[in-house]
Amino acid sequence: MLTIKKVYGLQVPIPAHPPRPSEEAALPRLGYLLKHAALHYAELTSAELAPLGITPQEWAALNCLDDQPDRSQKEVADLLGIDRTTMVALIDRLQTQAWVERRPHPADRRKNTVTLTPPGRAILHSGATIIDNCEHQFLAALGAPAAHQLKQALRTLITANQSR
Amino acid sequence: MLTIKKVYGLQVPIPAHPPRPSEEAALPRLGYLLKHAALHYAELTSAELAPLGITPQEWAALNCLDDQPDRSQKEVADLLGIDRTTMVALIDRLQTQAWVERRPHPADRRKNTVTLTPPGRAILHSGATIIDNCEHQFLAALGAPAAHQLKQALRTLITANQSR
DNA sequence: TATTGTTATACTCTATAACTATA
DNA sequence: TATAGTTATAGAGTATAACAATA
Repeated sequence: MLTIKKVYGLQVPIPAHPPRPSEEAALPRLGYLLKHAALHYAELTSAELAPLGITPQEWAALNCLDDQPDRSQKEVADLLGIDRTTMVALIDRLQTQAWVERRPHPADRRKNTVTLTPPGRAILHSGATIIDNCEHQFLAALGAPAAHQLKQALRTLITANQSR
Repeated sequence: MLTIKKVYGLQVPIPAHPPRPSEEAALPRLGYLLKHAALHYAELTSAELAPLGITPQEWAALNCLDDQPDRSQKEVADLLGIDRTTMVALIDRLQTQAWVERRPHPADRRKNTVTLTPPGRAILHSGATIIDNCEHQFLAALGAPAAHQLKQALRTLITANQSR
């Protein structure tokens, strides 16, 4: 049984004998497919990043800080889709590892800027290699064109269903 | 901000200006795509089923019981990917609504069989219509062939990454 | 010995409410 | 008045441990 927790309810029973990819009929429902693909992939990345002592979410936070430095906590929270109250503890953990620093925002003293440290940047880059590997490994069962189409289709769906 | 909780950490920052589907470069990472597609879809189904007083997970449990009646609690738990201890409360809720009945298993007195009642079957079928609608609506931004390819690709990935 | 259902308990991830400082 | 960071708290969804009944 999968050990990743707290992902939303299944939409469909798991067939006792999962249909082979070549079969046309009886595709499981979309909710089952999306949830389980996300679940398996989260497990993979979580396990692969574990030796670095970082979770996928923490790595994602570092990644936000890399592509545009000195974001506020609130900005990072919005990018990750979590509340600013939840962000506090996340940044606390990153700061404990000395991967980021909090500094008062020069122009707005309500804000903290969050900045990558050199060790933070190192972890980010090690993590990026691992994440890239995970993606390649996970998508290996599809050909490269199908993998690309999958990603494009997912992006289309996310954009089209944004408001929900 | 999405209200569905407890789905695993993001893999990637959300671009401030999400790329248009026509752009080739800078597709978000797989983890972000899978998580957010699953998240948006779970929100949709959850909202659409709410008037029936049933969650996607509860509906999925009823659905398991429909395609093969008189399963044990443990069997349903395994199909849903949750622990048998978690199943107890789920079945409790379904039983409170009089959608299922627990009966001692005739051949193995350690087990309960869980059986759909007529009202349970009615809710299951109303829910199925809603779920089918959700799927159609959610996939509307893709053409029918692309939607089918997406589902097939997801099934392939789940099968290929089963062990994780 | 192993399995099923059950209860008690605890963990993880997240949000809401309320506070302080600042805008 | 509104916003950023913070703290305390609560809730949802889940699992682990331990027990009784049964295999």
